Amino acid sequence: MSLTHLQSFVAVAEEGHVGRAARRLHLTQPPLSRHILALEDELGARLFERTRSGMRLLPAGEAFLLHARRILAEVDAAVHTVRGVTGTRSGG
Amino acid sequence: MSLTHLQSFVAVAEEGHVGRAARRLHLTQPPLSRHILALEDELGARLFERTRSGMRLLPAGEAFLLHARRILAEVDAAVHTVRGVTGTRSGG
DNA sequence: CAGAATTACGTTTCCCGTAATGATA
DNA sequence: TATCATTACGGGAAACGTAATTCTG
Repeated sequence: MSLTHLQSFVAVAEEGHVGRAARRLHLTQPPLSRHILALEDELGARLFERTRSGMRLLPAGEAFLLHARRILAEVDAAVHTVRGVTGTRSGG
Repeated sequence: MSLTHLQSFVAVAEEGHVGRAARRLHLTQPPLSRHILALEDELGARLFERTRSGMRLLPAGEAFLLHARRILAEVDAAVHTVRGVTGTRSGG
């Protein structure tokens, strides 16, 4: 499991489409597809249903999505907290 | 930033010692030291004070530690949630 | 054919561990 | 000298992208 995989998962969940999510992440389809497969393999559960038109979240995927978003938000918060403590600015 | 880096950070923070943390993580000192340096570089802030006897958390590091633990706990919760939804068990 | 995801394959990049180095008392 | 952390360096694994494949209608 990696943060990159989580970002990929969220993007695919929101786009419902590997190709579209890949463009959004500035990636090609194959690695993105592999991220999802690796995640499913690691979790031991299918997260998406593969339909003719794309990817649709399964119940396990919907549950996981909530956590994934929370983790990524926490990461963001962690960065901002450190910047706040040290007074570091983006541009300075 | 990676979950591995966060695990490394927490271990060093708790042990106050790169060598000891490395043993705990079944790793050697150099990669672990690099994890911390990469984290500090990415955050743009020093997280530890290097003392003669080891590593001591700075204020920014203490603030970051709270987030790091939370992120790792969330990851764990995410895994358990998926297992709960799908009924997957650890041993089978 | 058309459109979607996945697998195959080659290259590059990343990361670990051993060894060497720097710093402190 | 002794004990830390860090840097240098070489080899193996991981991950990307292009191209080929599979699946459905």
